[in-house]
Amino acid sequence: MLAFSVVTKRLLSFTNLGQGVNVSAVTSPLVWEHVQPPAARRLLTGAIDAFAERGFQATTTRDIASRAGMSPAALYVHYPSKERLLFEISLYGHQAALEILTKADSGAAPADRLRAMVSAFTAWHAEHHTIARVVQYELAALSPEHFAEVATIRRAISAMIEQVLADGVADGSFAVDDLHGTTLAVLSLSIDVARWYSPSRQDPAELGALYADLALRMVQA
Amino acid sequence: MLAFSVVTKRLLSFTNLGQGVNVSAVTSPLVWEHVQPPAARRLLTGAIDAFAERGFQATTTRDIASRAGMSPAALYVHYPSKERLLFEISLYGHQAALEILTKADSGAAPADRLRAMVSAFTAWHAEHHTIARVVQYELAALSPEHFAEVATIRRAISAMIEQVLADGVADGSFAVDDLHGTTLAVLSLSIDVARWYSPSRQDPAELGALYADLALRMVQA
DNA sequence: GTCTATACCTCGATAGAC
DNA sequence: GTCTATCGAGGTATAGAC
Repeated sequence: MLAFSVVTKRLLSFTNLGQGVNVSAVTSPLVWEHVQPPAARRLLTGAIDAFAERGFQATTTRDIASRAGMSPAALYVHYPSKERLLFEISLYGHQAALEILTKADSGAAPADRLRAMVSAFTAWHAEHHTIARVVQYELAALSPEHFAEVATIRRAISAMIEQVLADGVADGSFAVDDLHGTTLAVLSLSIDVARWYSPSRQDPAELGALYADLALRMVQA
Repeated sequence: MLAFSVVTKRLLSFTNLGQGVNVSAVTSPLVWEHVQPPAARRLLTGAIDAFAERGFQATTTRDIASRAGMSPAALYVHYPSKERLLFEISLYGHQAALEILTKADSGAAPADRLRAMVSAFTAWHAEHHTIARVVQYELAALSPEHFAEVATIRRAISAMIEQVLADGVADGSFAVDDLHGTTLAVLSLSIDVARWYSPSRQDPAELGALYADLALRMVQA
């Protein structure tokens, strides 16, 4: 499992979203040790912060290189293009999100499974909201081939939520009219966290507990 | 009240998000009749479609002008900058969303009010998902001054949801532990619709009814 | 593997004719 | 109010020295 540890200082909320000043986002390089050499890792973590702050299109290769303490040209020794950098971030992020969900899906009763899954998925989007922002909001910038690769993982993620809801309906613990629509709603709750979350706002674990509770109330019989 | 009627053909979902091919988004000009002259209106609706499809940063003034059937230079007769175009769209969109919510907030019991508000707010994000995407996801591209102006409206929107939840807690019809957190969750449900909605997927009114039901289950005592 | 220098392109916005 | 033509800036990516 990839353990991401992203620390940012932002002041985002529903009302001041995306206009945080003095943004000093620093993605911890320690947890990306599998990305070698260190220069490639510095570029990757710098790109995560830049993409999360400004979006892919507004981020320049000069900005990414500068965050990594390099000249613009040095980037191309490690990555063939800016899009490739986005793809690697997006792929790692999707894999990590799926693995978080899979690990949480271990209980016996559907209610326990759903609680654990929503809690973990929500907390991940809060704790790693910089990566999550790239994962959820920069898909359109991927090449069609790279998009197809992450789309497979996205289908697996939504299938996991739909399955636990279906199991709950089958054993009578859940009452869900529109299975597909409710699946999307449960996913929305967690995913939208990436849009507004700021570390100063709430503890990821607490938020996960709250959202798991809300999701259960949404579906319980 | 501004009545937006946006018709787009897209194939977006949680899994194929942002990679729709053959996107032929056409924002109906009829409902923008207050934007004069017609050339300015064509530019505005073209910009809505372009910003919703590609994002503000990836959209060129040449693209906007071309959608309006003009040369790049003609844009600057009607708008002083690309950012100003975004601001006008964002401002209209926020005003429309707030007005939708205000109109819906007319019932007596908090449960009736919440149902109507979530239903209308959700249906608006589906029906007008192109504008909603610009409203919800392009805030960071606004100038600080223009952002401050729309932020006022955003605060009013979240305050309306928080108020109906507080009223429900006060009269015992709702049971809400974390008022602010639950307000954000209810808002998230509707707002995230703008990210994944496609007209082929579901009727806006049906989606609104489903989400109103889910929101009520989240908060009812 | 990093640098400086730069090629080549496209961008937002402007000038000036009609 | 629209056009053609273009400016100046800044973008991605490359060349070649070290």
